[in-house]
Amino acid sequence: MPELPEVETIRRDLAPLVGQSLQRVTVKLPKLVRPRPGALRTLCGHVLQEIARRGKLLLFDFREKLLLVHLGLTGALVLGEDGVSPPPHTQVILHFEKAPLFYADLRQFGWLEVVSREELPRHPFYASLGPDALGIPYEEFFRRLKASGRRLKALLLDQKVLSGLGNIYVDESLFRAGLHPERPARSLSPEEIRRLYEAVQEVLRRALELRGSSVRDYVDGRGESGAFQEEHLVYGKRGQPCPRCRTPLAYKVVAGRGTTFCPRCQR
DNA sequence: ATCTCAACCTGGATGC
DNA sequence: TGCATCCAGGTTGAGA
Repeated sequence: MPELPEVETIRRDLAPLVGQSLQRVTVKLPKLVRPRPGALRTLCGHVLQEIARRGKLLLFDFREKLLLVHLGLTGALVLGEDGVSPPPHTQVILHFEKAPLFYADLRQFGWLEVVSREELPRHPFYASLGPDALGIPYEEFFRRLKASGRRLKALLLDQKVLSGLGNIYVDESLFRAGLHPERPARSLSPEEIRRLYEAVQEVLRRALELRGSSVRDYVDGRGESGAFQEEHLVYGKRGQPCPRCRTPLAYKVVAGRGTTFCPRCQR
């Protein structure tokens, strides 16, 4: 899916919707909508106040109610324009005053949920999210890594520990930090934690600058591809020579996810 | 406490 | 050309 840089890019692209009221909704795939298929309709007539993000979760603030959108693996939110047809696999359409917002999702792992402002702090997914990976203070990052015996790959992917990283940015960060994905977090020296922190921040910052990674399906809020995939050093490059030492990049399933790394540079 | 695996889906790439 | 198999940006829950 869209990881933090992709979701943030989309959030910014959708800014023109702020201040507009939702007029009607079209739901083609009811199972994506929570807590029940009709919930979206209760937002009609309400004005969008702002769009926020936590980790990979988008929050559309309609004042007394919020719409939470998680894009899963292949979800996309694309702002409609005159004469432009909905993207393939469009499942939900939110008709705002001046433009429709299309929610498309090939694999259908994403979801849209209506929550009252009062319920939000108790929402199971929202409440479990750790601090946002972009901009987390170093001390906080240090504390969370030191507190765990889990392997780096599993820990960084865990949204309860740190929110926003996914398979791409974890592999890219670990490579840049020179750390092996199976290293127990607790075994890192303070210098290594510092290196990892800087790598994560730098990867996210640069990916956001390039409007995300388009490996397969990802498109931004305008329906266009990002460009950070051109700067990927290891993700999707198994067997190719390590950009630093030329050793063939290794591939292994770690924490249930395909993981590419340099067996020589990453220790 | 931590790990592995299956499940939820569709479609592109690869191999015979 | 056709068909089988594997793999893919995420998350959750069961069982070891």
